[in-house]
Amino acid sequence: MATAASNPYLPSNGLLSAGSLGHSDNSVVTSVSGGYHPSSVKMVQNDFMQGAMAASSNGGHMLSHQWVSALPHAPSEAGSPWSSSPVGMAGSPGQQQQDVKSNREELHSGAPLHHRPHLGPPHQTHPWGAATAAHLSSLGGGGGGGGQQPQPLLYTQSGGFTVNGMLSPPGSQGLVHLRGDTTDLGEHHHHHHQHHHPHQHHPPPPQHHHQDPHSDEDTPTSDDLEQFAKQFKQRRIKLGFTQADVGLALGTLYGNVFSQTTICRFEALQLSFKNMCKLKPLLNKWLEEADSSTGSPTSIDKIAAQGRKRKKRTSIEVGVKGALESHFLKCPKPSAQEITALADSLQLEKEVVRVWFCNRRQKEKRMTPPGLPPQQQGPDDGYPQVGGHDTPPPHHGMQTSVQ
DNA sequence: ATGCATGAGCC
DNA sequence: GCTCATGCATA
Repeated sequence: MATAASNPYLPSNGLLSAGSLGHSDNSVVTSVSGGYHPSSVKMVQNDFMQGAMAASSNGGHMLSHQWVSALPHAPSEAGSPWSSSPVGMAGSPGQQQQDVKSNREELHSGAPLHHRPHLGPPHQTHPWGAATAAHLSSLGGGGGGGGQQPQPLLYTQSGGFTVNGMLSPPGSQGLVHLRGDTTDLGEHHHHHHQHHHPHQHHPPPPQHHHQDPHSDEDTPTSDDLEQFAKQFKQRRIKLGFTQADVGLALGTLYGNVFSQTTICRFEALQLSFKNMCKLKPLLNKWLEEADSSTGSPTSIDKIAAQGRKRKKRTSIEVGVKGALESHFLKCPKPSAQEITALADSLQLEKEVVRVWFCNRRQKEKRMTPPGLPPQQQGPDDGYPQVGGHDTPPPHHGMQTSVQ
């Protein structure tokens, strides 16, 4: 925690703890953040570590929330960006009020309860509803201000990749490919539509008409994504790869490297719908390769490029977090001035507070709201119940899972 | 697995 | 400044 650490960072800008605020401590263990140091060799993340811990996999508890992909142009963001109708755009948002709900997510992480029901997917009306059509290419920004970045997705589509860019599974690269296994949920098979909307009325999804799970060409439904993610994780584990391995392999195969974090979030459906759609084809491709290559030795390259250095992670105390939380409920988007005031009162750097809010909003938009019971909000919910909100019990249910 | 952070693109 | 995609660092 309070690792002031050796300051590897250069004092390029002293905007952090330069002394402007003089927060000397107390609540925050801020690190010396100052600048960045030009070059530092970093090592890869500990891959081994993830093998040890694991956690709860969500069995499928998504509730309605907002994730619809974005409208290419949504000028208004502050109020209700998604309210506007999607002009001609396929991915029309259903309902998303971008902010606040009373749902809290700080403590989810474990969802000890529901794990996958049976075999079938836990259909719980997903938020993304069937956003069957969302052009990934034009995903502009969701929130209005946000833009997306044109990412060069250059994945070849042919399945016949002879080049193996995959890593060898630790220990055994002999492969355990289980093609045709009982668990083979490859990409052809899930025709179950027992759609039952529990208790929610969610927006009429602008669907396509044929949604073929097999093809990654069209936009998958949230259901597809959920299924795919689950299946992906299973296979990945059986094949003996870690999330980090996959991320690296993707880089080798397609040129886009991803971190363990991203793979993890994909599996846990913690990315935006749009983002999930973007990654699915890549991961799908990897899966095909992985299970077809029987033991491909191959080299692994890891490009750990990184010249930029990060500021050390600031840890915010629980008490302070609670305060931020409260403010968030009241006002998810505080003005700069409010942020400054808040920062001052909490003795945090303004930037830290600003970022906290940004991250918080982002979390709110994730697909999988932290394990909460399927509950949804009606059109009514507009805002946070000021005054008596809750305080979620920090229980961390962790079930050891394999990983 | 997740919290805080960086950065690109857009207002 | 915000959103959104991503990831280092960490619990």
